[in-house]
Amino acid sequence: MGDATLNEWETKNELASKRIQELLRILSKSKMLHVIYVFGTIKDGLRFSEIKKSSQTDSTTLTRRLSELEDIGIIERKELSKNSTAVEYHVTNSFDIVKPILNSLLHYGLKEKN
Amino acid sequence: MGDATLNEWETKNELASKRIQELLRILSKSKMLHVIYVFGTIKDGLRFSEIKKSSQTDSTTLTRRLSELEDIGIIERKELSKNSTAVEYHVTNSFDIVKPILNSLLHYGLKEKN
DNA sequence: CAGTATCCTTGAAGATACTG
DNA sequence: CAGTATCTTCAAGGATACTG
Repeated sequence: MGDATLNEWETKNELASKRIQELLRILSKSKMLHVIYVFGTIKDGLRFSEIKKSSQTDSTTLTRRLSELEDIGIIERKELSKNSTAVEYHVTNSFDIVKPILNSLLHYGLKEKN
Repeated sequence: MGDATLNEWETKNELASKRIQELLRILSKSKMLHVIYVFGTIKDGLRFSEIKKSSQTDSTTLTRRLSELEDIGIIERKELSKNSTAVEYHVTNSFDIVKPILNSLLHYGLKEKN
């Protein structure tokens, strides 16, 4: 952690702190990592039922997680056609910004304690 | 995110998932980032009162955050001498493992939406 | 100085049941 | 298929007061 960058964060950019806090709050929710990893690994353009199955999340929780990811602009919800129930979820460009964080977390997770 | 690594995480290493989840839960707690940044920026070997002042955290919350960081082995608490109230907090080697995550988060925070 | 104890309120999780 | 609604439970936060 470079001092300049941190000064920037701490004193100049209070907004950054808010965004980071918010992202952490959202990432730490139950099943969130599982849901994100489905987007990262399987493919783009996923159906609700596919995500549900792959992430092993129930409808209620999955709905919550998806709308939270939508809120911070990491995924997009698209109805495939009018008057149909078909829906697809896509990742956005912002998903790439989050990837390094997930990779770092992965390394942390796989590393043995000391 | 490479597929191999993810397979490893998802199917082989359930423990990693637990550790990541736990780390996220802890990092997302209130004032946690502020506390960690104090350790990252100021120096090693900090007094309770220094951390309290720099992070702008009240005693109750700071005590909670410090013991959580201690629990996951990121910092260590050292009493400076017997029968004194002086205490110092130090970062451990594990602190380095967390740094990349903090840097990634920082980049996310400083980046504009889209 | 470095905390602890207590209370109160809010927010998230998980289960179950229901729907156009 | 893709959700919504409701309810109960439990964890976390913040404020205030107290202590060796």
